[in-house]
Amino acid sequence: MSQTTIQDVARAAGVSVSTVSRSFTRPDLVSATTRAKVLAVAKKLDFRLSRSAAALKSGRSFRIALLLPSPITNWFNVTVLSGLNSALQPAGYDISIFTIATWEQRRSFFTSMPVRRNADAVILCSFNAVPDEITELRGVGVPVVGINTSLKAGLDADVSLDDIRSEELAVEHLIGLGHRRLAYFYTSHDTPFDYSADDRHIGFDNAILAARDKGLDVSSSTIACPYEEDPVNAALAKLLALSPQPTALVFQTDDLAMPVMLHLARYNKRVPQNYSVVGFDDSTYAADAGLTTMHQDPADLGRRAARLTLALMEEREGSGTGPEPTHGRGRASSLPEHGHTSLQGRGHATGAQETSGGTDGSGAFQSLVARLVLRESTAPVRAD
Amino acid sequence: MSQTTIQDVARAAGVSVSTVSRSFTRPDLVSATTRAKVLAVAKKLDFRLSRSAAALKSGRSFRIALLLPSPITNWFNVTVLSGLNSALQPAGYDISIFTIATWEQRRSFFTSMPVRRNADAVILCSFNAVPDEITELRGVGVPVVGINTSLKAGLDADVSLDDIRSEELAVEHLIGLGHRRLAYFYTSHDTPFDYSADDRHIGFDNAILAARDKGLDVSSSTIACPYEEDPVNAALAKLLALSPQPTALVFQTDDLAMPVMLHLARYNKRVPQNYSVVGFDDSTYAADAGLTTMHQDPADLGRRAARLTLALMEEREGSGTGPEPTHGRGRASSLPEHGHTSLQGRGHATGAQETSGGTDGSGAFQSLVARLVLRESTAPVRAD
DNA sequence: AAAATCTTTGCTAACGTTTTCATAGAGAAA
DNA sequence: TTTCTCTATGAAAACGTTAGCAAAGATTTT
Repeated sequence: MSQTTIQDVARAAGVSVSTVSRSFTRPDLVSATTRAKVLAVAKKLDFRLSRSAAALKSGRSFRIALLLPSPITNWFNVTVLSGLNSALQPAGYDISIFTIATWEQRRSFFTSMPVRRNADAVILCSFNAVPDEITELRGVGVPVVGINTSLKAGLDADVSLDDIRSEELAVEHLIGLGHRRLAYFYTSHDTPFDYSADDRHIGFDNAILAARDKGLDVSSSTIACPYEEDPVNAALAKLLALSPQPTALVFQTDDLAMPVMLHLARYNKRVPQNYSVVGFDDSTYAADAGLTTMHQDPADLGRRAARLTLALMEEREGSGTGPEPTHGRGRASSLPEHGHTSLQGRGHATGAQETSGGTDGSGAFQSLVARLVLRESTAPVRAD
Repeated sequence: MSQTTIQDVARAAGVSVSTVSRSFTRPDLVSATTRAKVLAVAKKLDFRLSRSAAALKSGRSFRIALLLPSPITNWFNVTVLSGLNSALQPAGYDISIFTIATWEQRRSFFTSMPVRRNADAVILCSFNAVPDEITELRGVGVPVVGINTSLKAGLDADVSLDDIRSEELAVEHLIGLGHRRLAYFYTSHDTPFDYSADDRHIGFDNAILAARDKGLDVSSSTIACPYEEDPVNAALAKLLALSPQPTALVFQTDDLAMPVMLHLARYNKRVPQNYSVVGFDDSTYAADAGLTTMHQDPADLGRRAARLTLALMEEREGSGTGPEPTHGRGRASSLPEHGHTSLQGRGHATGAQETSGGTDGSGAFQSLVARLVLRESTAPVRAD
């Protein structure tokens, strides 16, 4: 009934519990022969460290809280989660997912603060936290890391897409194709929790203004599509009501662009003959739908954020212990359950070039730019 | 630096630590006045129970392992996860996600068995475990619950979609529309980890045979689309090579059906004029794409599985303690962190009717049937 | 009024690790 | 050889809860 404990292993291997413990968590402190013996015995007894006990004694919880402003089922959210989990799970950490999509949930979360004492780090994903909330989160005494946050003040690290610059690139592409009447579609929310809408909008406007500065006669419309009440039909209705009609449509997300494109056929509008369309994200079906879009790699964001988080936790762990003011990497002391950890992996920026960053490549504040992917949904404006 | 402990609260409230502990986890054992006092003090001190300590002493880990045969980013997987988390997180449980997509990962998982001693339950989602592996999992001594499993022997509970019956309904619809030449498309994998392909295929064949038994002259083809090497193009190529051409296409998943539909236009094939198309899942863009499909609700599967899991854990907890052979629900003793638990909620089977089940509605083995959703991609066969 | 039962509380011993401190050898420096 | 520095190990004290047992009142039954 009761599971094998470290005691059993110690007894069977003829060593002390300390040695068994060290064989797993601090291999460098145990002689190779002893360790081999311990590991062999442990394997035979089918022993595994109890995360709970380790957590209690070491003061860590081996849980990392992930705060989301929107359902986990969103393409972006789940892809980030996937990246996070691929790096965090092998390092022995679980992810506690908190979806905070309503004011009620938000109030409940920040008053009850279930994270306090039960998470070793907090990761904000696209979460538009206000300064007070960040202060509150800092109060739990663990690293706070952001992914795609607008407000970075108070965070210990952050990796974000440069939405402004990325959306500028999208618009520049369309203007380069000769388009002069553009429309920007974005999903508006009752709750201002979700981040990214604002910056992409800014990027859109920036690019329009820049074109005008160059003397081009560019006009633009901005179309809000309320998330809570059929954004797709709102987009279609508002689009068709525009006069004169735009020739190029810029969407805040593929998730909005694709259904609109799919419905356009019913109104006898074709892409790219009637409209050139640019999305954002390069999400699941974008390639199949032939949608020109800005490619980003949320799994990479997740992996990067995970690495930063692991490094921060180590650092904090190391500094708290001894009176050593060394600023280098602390000693690794995570549970090497299965899989490898390798925090300082080569920063492979798949599909998005790094634009800025901290001092070095593994800076605590990283910014990436999306990459334009050309497909069939954009074409030069028709001569008429 | 150090957080408030149960001791501090006990001291400040003038009661024993036991009473504080009970105020949180066994409220029924504490007088209302005492509990109110304790809770007030706890709130003032900003105290929260340490999951780690509770876990160690109580022998639970407050973690539930989720085994997936495919990336969490899959529509089905993430929607199940969403349902699971919505029920499990408020009950104080975190979900440890294990993605097991290769033989290597599978071997690694089942040999190192990181779940042992570190999870209070194991949930298999679409995971095609073999009997030996189920035995292995049972060996960790916690409930093993399945979602969409083919092999239910050895599981403590399971909630699955009746893929056979559901796919039969899809085919019956097409035959009812007059179609007589049908093709079934499915995604084939190098690894046989993922479940559902087989049963849907059986359902397809069943319906074809049933139609023939009724004297209808129905013919069918079966088309494998290798996941690892561009399944969409494989589907298109093999479809166009068929002669005579089928009039109705049945896809194992929307994820396969939709890209194929999107590409069909390039070959001057229209839906439903040239082909009637039926998908399966009713996933994200199906409605926008006008795809007739079998609607299922994986979030509901997740919630159901979560409820069953919670009930099983309670039961096991209850029976282990005293020598009481009572088989009824044990007493609830989860951490009431934030949110409500209400395990025996009304079984709202959104979008899928329950067909069978255990003895009662909350039976440990539940089977649901998907619901046909009619959209523009199917039409009566053309008279020719 | 005594006895029996129920309710509420406190005391205390774990739960299974990690980590500090101490110690015994093994080499290295003297 | 003696002393010093490392390295490898063990002993033992926590970490912050939970839960079994006991006891003191409160309430009910006899």
